[in-house]
This record gives sequence, structure tokens and C-alpha cells, in this order.
Amino acid sequence: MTSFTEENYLKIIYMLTELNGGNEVSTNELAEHTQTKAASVSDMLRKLAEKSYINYRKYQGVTLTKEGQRIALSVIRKHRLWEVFLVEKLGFGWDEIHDIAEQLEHIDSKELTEKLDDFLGNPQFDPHGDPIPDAKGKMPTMGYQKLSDTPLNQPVVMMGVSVHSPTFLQHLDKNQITLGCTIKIQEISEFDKSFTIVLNDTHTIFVSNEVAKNLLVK
Amino acid sequence: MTSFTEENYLKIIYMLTELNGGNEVSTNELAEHTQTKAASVSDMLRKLAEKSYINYRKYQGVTLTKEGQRIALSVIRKHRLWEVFLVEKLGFGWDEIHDIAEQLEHIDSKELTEKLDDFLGNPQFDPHGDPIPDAKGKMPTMGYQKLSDTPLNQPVVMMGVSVHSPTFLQHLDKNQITLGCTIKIQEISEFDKSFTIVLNDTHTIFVSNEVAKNLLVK
DNA sequence: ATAAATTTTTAGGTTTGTCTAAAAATTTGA
DNA sequence: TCAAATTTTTAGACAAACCTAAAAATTTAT
Repeated sequence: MTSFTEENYLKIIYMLTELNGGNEVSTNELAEHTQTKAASVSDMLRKLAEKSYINYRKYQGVTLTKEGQRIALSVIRKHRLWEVFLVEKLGFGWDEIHDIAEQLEHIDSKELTEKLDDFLGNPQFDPHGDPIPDAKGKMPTMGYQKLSDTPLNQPVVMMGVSVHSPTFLQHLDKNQITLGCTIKIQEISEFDKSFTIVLNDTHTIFVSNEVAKNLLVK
Repeated sequence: MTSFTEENYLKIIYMLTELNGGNEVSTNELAEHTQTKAASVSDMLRKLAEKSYINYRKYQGVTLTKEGQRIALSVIRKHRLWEVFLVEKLGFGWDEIHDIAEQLEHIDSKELTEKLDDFLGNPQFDPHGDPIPDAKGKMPTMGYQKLSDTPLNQPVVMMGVSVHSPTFLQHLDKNQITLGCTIKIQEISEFDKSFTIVLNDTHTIFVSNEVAKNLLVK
């Protein structure tokens, strides 16, 4: 059995490993993301290593074992499926769903997850454009780039965001930047690297470099 | 904040109080239903009393305070709404949903509960015919009777069950006894008080007294 | 009415996941 | 390179929710 807390650690280790490009995750990094102290993380790492969910050499950081990865992916799968449910079926905004999905992701029932998946039409991506692993843990590939890395005048489609903070998402809402909209970069300011973009071929808006860096497009 | 465990105790106290016709619930009764020992229940009762969720005089059993009742009803509301979701939207059988709903009932988000309620069409009863309290904690009234208390030849409608065990529910499925079907008692055996009933005016079946006692009809 | 049986509480312990403080290992930089 | 800074681990505690064993209160039954 895997506790709520253990599942959270494994999920966070998975995500930080991805961010790190596959490298070990450090105790301090984990402490920040679990809202606990490094000492508590050390304790938990010893425990997760005992259960063979992580590869752990003292002072060297951790990576997930096959089994740890399986559990992490199952939690991420549930999180993202529930996010689709909250937005598509219940009408929540994409900025309102994170905390609820953090709870729902720990509900333990394979049958539930698979029926939910079917009910939602087996979605491949969640409302933020993040890929949903399938029942076997396989992630759809995305191959997206940052809007900030896109050439001028090349029309692209908005596919996801790399930051999930409610304020960022609300900012996008206010500017009518939604998943699926088309974006063409008209100009990048010399001064502050802010972007002038055309949305859906219809209207022109300005977004900061900070925004452009966190928009994923194809 | 109310923990998962505290919520469970309050829910169980509510239900046992109902069963007792409003009387105090004893420590031993609670120990049985929480799958713990009387000593553990004692500890928890002291804690719940400190938080003013229950009225507790040592050795005298407990009842809920207004606040305890409010929390219990909110947990029951969530449990029953999720059961409707599982059956109506995901296609689970009524015998498969209890354990999943036991987990979902603790998800903490008022917005979620109310949006789920709307999504389901504000149902008044769950898949077992149990009443769903509204957001203020008000229960729809039922006024049902046991099939076993119904006169011969009076057609009634099946409205609920007073036992939720999967085997009982599967037994009803096998006999095509479902919520909403019509039932007419044709005969009651002198010997074992078993029932011969007509289902939906179309076919005749036999059910034991044990079954008839646990069918709620109107 | 009071002894026996039952129920409930108390006392003392365990496990999980957290903490602070201090020790140990690693990394950084002069 | 080696001392200072940083990171990580260990040691010792604590709260929540459970346990067993024993004591205390209540109920039952002669």
C-alpha cells in the first residue's frame, strides 16, 4: 500500500526529474515542493528507498525505480483526467482546478479511473495541455515549443502552458488566449523582448516576454 | 479543520443516531462500525467533544451538536451525490460504488459539491433510494414502508433498500428488482413468511422474508 | 441488594509524518 | 587545496490515530 503522502513524493520526484532532464532530484528541491523541511524529506527518502520506489544514495539525490515511476504516472494520470472532468463536465475554469485535482488524484480505484477515462472520451491532454499517460503509463508525445522560440509571422496553435499559477491563467483568460487559438508573432520589442501577436487572425495584443516563454505552441 | 477520520466518526454517529431513533450512540456500537477498538473510540470521542462536535458525558454515549450534524450531513451529501455520479454517469452497478464513494465523500471543495449537484440535475435520492441532503443539510422526506408491511394485492413502487451489501444488491439484480419497478404481493407463505410477488405486472417471483423486509416501497 | 458480567475509560505504547537542533558530508571559492 | 558555506543526514520530540492491558463505572441477574 502506498499512502497519500508517499504518492505525493513520488509524483513530485517524477515531475522534478523531468524538469531536470532525467537527473537526480535533491533533498532541498523536494523540501521546497513538498512544503516540508529537508530533514523530513530525508526520513521519507529512506522509507521510499526501503520500499524500492526510489534509487537513493545518501547525499546524491534520488531517481525513481520502475515501480516508483509506475505509481507516479498513475497519480499523474488521475490528476489530469480529473482536471478534464472538472473543466469539461463541471464547468470549472482552468485556473480553479489544481487544488481539487490534488485531492482527487489519490482516490484508489482502477475501475473508477478507467470508467472516468472512457466517460471523458479518452482525452490525450488536460485543460493546460499537459499529456495524460495511458493506463500503462505511456505519455502521448507533444513536441511543442515556446512561443518565445517561434519565428516572426509563422502562424502557430496554442497547445499548452508551462506554468499553472492561477494568476497566469487568469491573465491569459483576460487576453483571450486559450488552448487551440492561433497565434502569429508580429513583432518583438528590442527594448524589453515583449511580443506583439495576432490572435486567431482577428486581433492584435501585447504580451510580455514572461508570458511568451510560458506559452507552448505547435 | 476536520480530518478524514473525524468526518467518518461524525458520519457514523449521525447514521447510528438515526437508527436508534435519536438516542445516544454507545462506544461499542461505534467501535464496531469504525472497525476499531472501544479504547480508540473513547480517545476520539474526547477529541470530538473538545471540538464541540458531539455532546458527550462519560459512560452515557454521544449525540451530535448542531455543528457536528452539519459536518455529518455534508459528508453524507457528498457520498450520495458521488454515488449518483458513479451509477448515472460512469455506469457502475449499485453494488460496486460504496467503497469508492467512501473515499470521494472526503474531497473538500464546496464549489465542487455544488457543481457536481447541478451536473447531476440536483437529484433527491441516490441509487439505493437514500435521500440526499441539500446544501443546507435539509433531507428530502421519504415516508416509505417495508414491502413486508404492505397489504396483499396493493400495487406499490420500489423506492429503496435498507441494506447495502453487494450480495443483497446483486440478488435483487438477479431477480430484476430495480428502483422504480412496481410490486404487488400475491401471497405470503404461512410456513416461512416468504413472498410471492408480481413484478411490473408481468412476472411472478418468490422472495424470502429477509428480502421483503429490506425493500422500501411507496 | 449486591455479586457477576459487561461496557467504558485510562494508562502506556506504536507508527506515520512532521519538526528543530546538531552533526556529517559535499561543494565552493580564495 | 583547504577553509568556509551549503546541503544533507541523524538524533530526539511531537501529534494523530491506533493498539493492549488494566482499572473504573454501569448494567444485569440472582
